[in-house]
Amino acid sequence: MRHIALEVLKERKVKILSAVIHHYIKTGKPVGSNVLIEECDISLSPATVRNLMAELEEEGYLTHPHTSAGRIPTDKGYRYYVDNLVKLQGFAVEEEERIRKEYEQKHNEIEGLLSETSRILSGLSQYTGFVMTPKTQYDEIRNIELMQIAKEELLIVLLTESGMIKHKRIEAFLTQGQLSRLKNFLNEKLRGVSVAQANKRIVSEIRDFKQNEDEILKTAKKISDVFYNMRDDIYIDGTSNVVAIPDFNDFEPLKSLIRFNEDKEKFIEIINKDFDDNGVNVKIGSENTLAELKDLSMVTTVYKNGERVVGVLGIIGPKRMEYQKMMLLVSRVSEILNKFFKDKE
Amino acid sequence: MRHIALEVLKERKVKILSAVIHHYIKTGKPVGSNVLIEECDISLSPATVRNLMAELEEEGYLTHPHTSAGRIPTDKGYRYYVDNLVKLQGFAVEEEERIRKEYEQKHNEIEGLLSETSRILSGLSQYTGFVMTPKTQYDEIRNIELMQIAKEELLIVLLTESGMIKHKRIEAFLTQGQLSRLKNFLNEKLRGVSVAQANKRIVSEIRDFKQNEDEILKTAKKISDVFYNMRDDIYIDGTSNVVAIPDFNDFEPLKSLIRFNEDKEKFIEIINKDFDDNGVNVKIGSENTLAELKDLSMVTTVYKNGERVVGVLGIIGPKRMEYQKMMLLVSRVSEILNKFFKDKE
DNA sequence: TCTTAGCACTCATATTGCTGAAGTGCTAAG
DNA sequence: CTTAGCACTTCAGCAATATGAGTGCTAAGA
Repeated sequence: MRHIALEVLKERKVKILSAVIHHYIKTGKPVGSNVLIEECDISLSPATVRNLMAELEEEGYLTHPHTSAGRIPTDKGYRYYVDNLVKLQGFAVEEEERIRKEYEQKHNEIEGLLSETSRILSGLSQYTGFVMTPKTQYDEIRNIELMQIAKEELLIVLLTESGMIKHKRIEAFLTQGQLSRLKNFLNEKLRGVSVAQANKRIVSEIRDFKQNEDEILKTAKKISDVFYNMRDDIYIDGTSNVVAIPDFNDFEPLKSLIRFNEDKEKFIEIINKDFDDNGVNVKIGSENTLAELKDLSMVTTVYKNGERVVGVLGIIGPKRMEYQKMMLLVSRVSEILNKFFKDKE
Repeated sequence: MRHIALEVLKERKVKILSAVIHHYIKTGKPVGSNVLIEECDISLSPATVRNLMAELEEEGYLTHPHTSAGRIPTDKGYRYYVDNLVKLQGFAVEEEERIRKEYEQKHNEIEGLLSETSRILSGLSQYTGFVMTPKTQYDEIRNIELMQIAKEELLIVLLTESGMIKHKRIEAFLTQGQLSRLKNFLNEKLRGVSVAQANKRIVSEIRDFKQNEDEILKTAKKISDVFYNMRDDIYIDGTSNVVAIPDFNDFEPLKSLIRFNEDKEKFIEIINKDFDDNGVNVKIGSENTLAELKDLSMVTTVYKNGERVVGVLGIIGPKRMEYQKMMLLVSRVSEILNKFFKDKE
């Protein structure tokens, strides 16, 4: 629904709307009729512009903070702008180069790659950047290792298709022989299976073990629980950038952003629920599910391991952001990340 | 040096200083001579109090923001207060109980325990809480596991004495046989050895392998590098609390705190350099090595695994904090953590 | 019918001057 | 050494006032 143009606006009006948004993004101050015709070569009189702006306000694209102030865009105004006026083309070559340069180090650890990506997103946007790890539950199991690290403590190490390593301790004790039997069983039956399915698979295949191998059965059950409870992680960077944004005269949006940094679970949940898997996605102000983000905008996209969508990345900044630039940035960074995954094969 | 009383102050003067600090901590407003005699049962006239305060100001313990404002403590004033007037005794039983209650969950993962500890510190202090992981370089090796996870990728998993698990990938390829030989070698020679020494130990013991086992030698060298480069980690919580502190009318101290949250490496370095290993340590304002912390105070202490000091924990808050309470909190939390480590044995 | 000049109106912002309260420092007397 | 008294300083809050940016409306012109 949102991607259908809300209404057909007359060309002139669109030009005004666009000019207002541009100007407001640049200056941060409400923009009046005079400034507009002076700086945005519109060949109309201030009075006409005022009439048009009044109409745009009537229709919900603009608003003004008080009687004698200029106009500022509403969420709906930004939405129209993003949907109809932003063209995802033309990144200056030097920008392209700049992103690529940031990825200088060699990353053989995926964790480092993702953390650097969030750093790059934040650095180049000057807002908050984030990268979700590949979705654990849809990720496929590549290798499982078991280590008896103490008398009643077994360490499970899991390597997934996308290269993530997860480890978790459980209470269990197996003899050397049992350990290697269970390990072989798990690797044989679960290789290539998604973490989400591993749970069921263990249960269905478990009859391979005889009744008297009670300890193994119990351990296998615990391991399947571990898989079931495995959660995603997220890398967030540049929260401090947002402190510098002059728009926020009160602390609230900032505070909620910092809290996000701390309550990552919630953030992950939101991102996972809200994301849209084709192209670059923009949530403006109140469009965000989470009330705390109502004064911020979020630009996201997905990244892929081969053909499969595995994770989400993006930036969070003020509503008054350069959407075009940010959408391009997010899109390019995701492409580069895709390439890293591809090259890994 | 700092712990020697700076000067011998007359009892009366000390009482004034103490009263001013208490009152200022409570109200956050500069405190004048009248309020002081009214609310802190001092049997002197305002004029005398003024004379004494003027002397205290002369000596550097107090200051005042402008002519007709009351006095506020300087860093030196707080320092005297912390060194000479704070008694680390008597925590209300319910406080004690409250801390213990927070540690409800069972923690078989040390990571969870430490992360919860930082959450508790922040929650009970309403400031920023942090916990450093056990110092990796002094930690002893308990178990090493090697996994060949791809053709040229070897995963090293390390379990240390204090229960931390670290993993790292390196480029290497060994046959099944070589793998288990190297693994046995490492576990045999390095168990109980500190990570810092492991480096040398590998080099000195490596002649066990023959010349023709070039691949093993090369891998062992790489593993020793991994040990050498292993760094500590830190858990930080409650940065958003500091946003709410009304003292900060400008953003700077806040911003630096958030940046800390992101530039953990720097934070770790500072903490490691500054910490003092006996008892509760307090750094007030400009006493902090790091300029960014000059408007904040930090209360830290160490925690132990058995007899050995392994890590640092603490809180960061405004200079105007209830030092007594905070020092007690930090001290008690560390004791509880010590107990967890002990019980683990 | 659309555009625009003109004008009255509104409201935020900045400046000023005033007053009262809080608190100090100093002086001189107890 | 203590304290009462007093002159002085400074801030916080308030009201009065001016300024100016920007609007909406009306009526005349294209």
